[in-house]
This record gives sequence, C-alpha cells and structure tokens, in this order.
Amino acid sequence: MQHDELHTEQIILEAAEAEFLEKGYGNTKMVAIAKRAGVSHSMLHYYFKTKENLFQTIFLKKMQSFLQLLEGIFIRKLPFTETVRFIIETLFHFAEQNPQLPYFILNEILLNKKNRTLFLSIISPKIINNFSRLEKILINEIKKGAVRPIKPFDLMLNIISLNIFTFISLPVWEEIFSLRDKKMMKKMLDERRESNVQFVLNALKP
Amino acid sequence: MQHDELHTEQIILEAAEAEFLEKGYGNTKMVAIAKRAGVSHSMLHYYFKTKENLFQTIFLKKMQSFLQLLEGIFIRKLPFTETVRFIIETLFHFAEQNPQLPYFILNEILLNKKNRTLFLSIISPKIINNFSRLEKILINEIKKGAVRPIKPFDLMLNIISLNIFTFISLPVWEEIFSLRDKKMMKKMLDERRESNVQFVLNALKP
DNA sequence: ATTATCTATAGATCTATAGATAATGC
DNA sequence: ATTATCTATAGATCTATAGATAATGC
Repeated sequence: MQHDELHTEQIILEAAEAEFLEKGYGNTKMVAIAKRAGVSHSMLHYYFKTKENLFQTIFLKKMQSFLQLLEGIFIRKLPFTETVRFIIETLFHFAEQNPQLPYFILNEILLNKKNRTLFLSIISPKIINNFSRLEKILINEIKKGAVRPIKPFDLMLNIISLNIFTFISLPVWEEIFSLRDKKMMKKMLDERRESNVQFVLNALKP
Repeated sequence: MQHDELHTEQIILEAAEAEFLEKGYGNTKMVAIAKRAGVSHSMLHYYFKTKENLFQTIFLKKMQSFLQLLEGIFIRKLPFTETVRFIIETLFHFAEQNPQLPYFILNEILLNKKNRTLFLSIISPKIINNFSRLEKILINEIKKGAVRPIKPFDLMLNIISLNIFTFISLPVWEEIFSLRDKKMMKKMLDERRESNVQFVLNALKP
C-alpha cells in the first residue's frame, strides 16, 4: 500500500482545497473533505494532524500563487500607459484563472487576525519595493502633465477594486443574467476587462 | 418579570447582530450571542426558536436598511454629473455608517444560495426601475457627446466596486497604516470619497 | 394563570485518536 | 518492521428542549 501515499495525500489536498475555497475555514468539515476525497477521515489526520494544519497548507499554497502574480505584475519596463494596462490585464487574467481565490483570501484574512498578519507579513515586502517604483513613475507622469494628479495608493486601490470585486460578485451576476453558458461568460469577462482598462486610462487623463 | 420582555428580546437582537456581522452565520455560536447579551442561551430559543430564525431576523433587517439606501440613491433629479456624484457620495456615506454591512451581506449571499435568491428577489424590483432611468440619462449624455461611451452596467458596477471594496478591505488598511485614530480614519475616508468621485467623473469625460 | 428566566441535559455534529488489519520491504 | 488504511469511539462543542422556579396580573 505504500505506493499510494503520494496519491492519497494529493487527493486529500485537492478535496480540501475545493472545500475550503467554496465554504471557508469555519464552514468546512473534515468529514466532508474526506467524503469528497473518497477516503476515511482519519486519513486527513494521518497526513496533516489537524484541520488547522491542513488549512495552513492550502492557505500558504494559495498565497504562493498570489505572490507569483505580484512578481509578474511589476516586472515589465513599459511606458506608463502600457504599464497600467499590463497591471490591469494581468490582475484580471489571474482572477479569471482563479475565480474563487480573491474571495477566499479576503474572507480568511478578514475573519482571522492571525491569517491577516501572516498574509501581510508575506505580501508587504514584495509590495513595498514594486509599489514605490510605480509611485515614482506616476509622480513623474503627473509632473510632466501627462496624467491627472492622483495619489498612488488611490490608483492602486482603484485598480484592485475594479478587477477583484468583479470576480467576488460574479456568482451574483451569474444568477441575475443566467450566465450558465461558458461562452457567454467568457465574452462578458473579455468585455469587462477591456472596459476596466479604458475606464482607468480615461480616469487618468489630465 | 413581564416588563423585561421587550428589553431582553432587544438585547438579544443587538448581541446577535454584532456577532453575525463580525463572524458570519457559520462562525457565530448561539452560546456566544447569549454570553454577549448576558442572558441564558435558552432565552434565544425562547424568543426566536432557532438559530436560522434569529439570523433571518437580522438579515432581513439589514436588507431593509440596504433597500432604504436604494430608495434614496436615485430620487433626486439632478444634472448627470451631479447625479453621479450624488450616487457615489450616498453609497460611500452609507458604507461609512455601516462599515460591516457590505461584507456581511456579500458573505451571506455568496455562501448561501437561499440567501442569494432572497436578496435578489427583494432587491431586483427596486433596482430595475431606477436603473433603467439612469440608463436612459446616460445614453442621452453619450449621444450628446458629453460622456464617453460606456455600458450602463459597467458604470454601475464600477461605482459599486470602488466604494464597496474600500470598506470591505478596510480592516487590511487599518492594519497596514495603523489607523487606530478615529480622526485619521475620518480624514482618510473623506479623501477617499472625493478621490472616487473625481476618478469616476474623469473616467466619463469624452 | 401566565410569562420570563435559569439549570440541566438530550441529541447531533465535529475533531481527533486508538487500535486492528492488510500490504509492502527487508 | 514499517506504512497505509479502516472502524470504532472518545471528547468537545453546539443547537435545542424539558422542567423547575420566580415574578407579575387577575
């Protein structure tokens, strides 16, 4: 039975990820994860000791993919307008590929102060450098008169709000517009992404 | 002891509201509500039968105040620019007065399909009329060339995103910027509100 | 007699573990 | 001998109720 170890551990992780992302920590039950994984629930404790532990594994993994996004979002050295477009499109694309992630992370860091502190301690160092670089470029553009005066923090929060909130509230729009069709959904999201880019770029015109 | 009825029921409601808004349905425990209210937890069942029932009372009450916001947000007949400003400021002010509410309602309608359907069935009729009126005004402004072409839904979702997400993510900014001081917080929010107005108005310029 | 309140506890559910069993590796 | 897995169950927690008690109104 030894060859099954990796396999079992893996399907537990996948089931746990699905459950935690759907329902959040408090509403997720170990028995439900076990059922979804198709193993006895004692297996979860065999591999991960406690629920808290299993959750941490998932949460850290998800923060990791969030970090990768942050790495990628600032790297390119493009003209200002293109930088803004690139940030929005990258953020939007990430959320599209991981539609449950924004709400999951938000939910856990809002409900649990420990998670919030952990999240911030991991995210902050990555943010600070990149953000201050963006800040410089922005201030420079404003000085040149190419961009309307706006606080860097406001611009950043606006971009995050416009893109993340679209996905957080997606289940509501799905219900309102009966977006059962994947094709329809894709079209709606493509339009929404471009709308966000245009909205922000226009808002920045002097 | 009869004269205490209203009083006890009231303090239970207040405690329940505080707990549900802080932690959400699943993470709120009846014993915790009872403790907060300073009564025996059997009192909660005496007045409200079940947890589900107590929650519904709170949820409906909160949707009611949300409905009142919707009533107020569209009434004024103002020039387009002033209408947009009024909508943003009213929405922002409401969220400022009820900082936990956006996340609470969002959370419950995302996690529970029954709540979502209930929410939509109550909200929709109020929205549809007002929204189609705003739609007409917007299309007219676009025709006149006074406003850049944008889909009414996008504009609406953008306004909601920019204002609601500010408050949903507030606990994070509080921790990052150590906004313990109420005065500092107020100043930050005042600036944020005006920034949102300017951002949207500028984004709408042709 | 009715109403409000508390204590005690039933019954359900959930996390976690003990102990038995089966399979593989030495 | 070690590892993986299951069943059974302990122990904690949570919702809900039964039944006793005290206070007020008739």
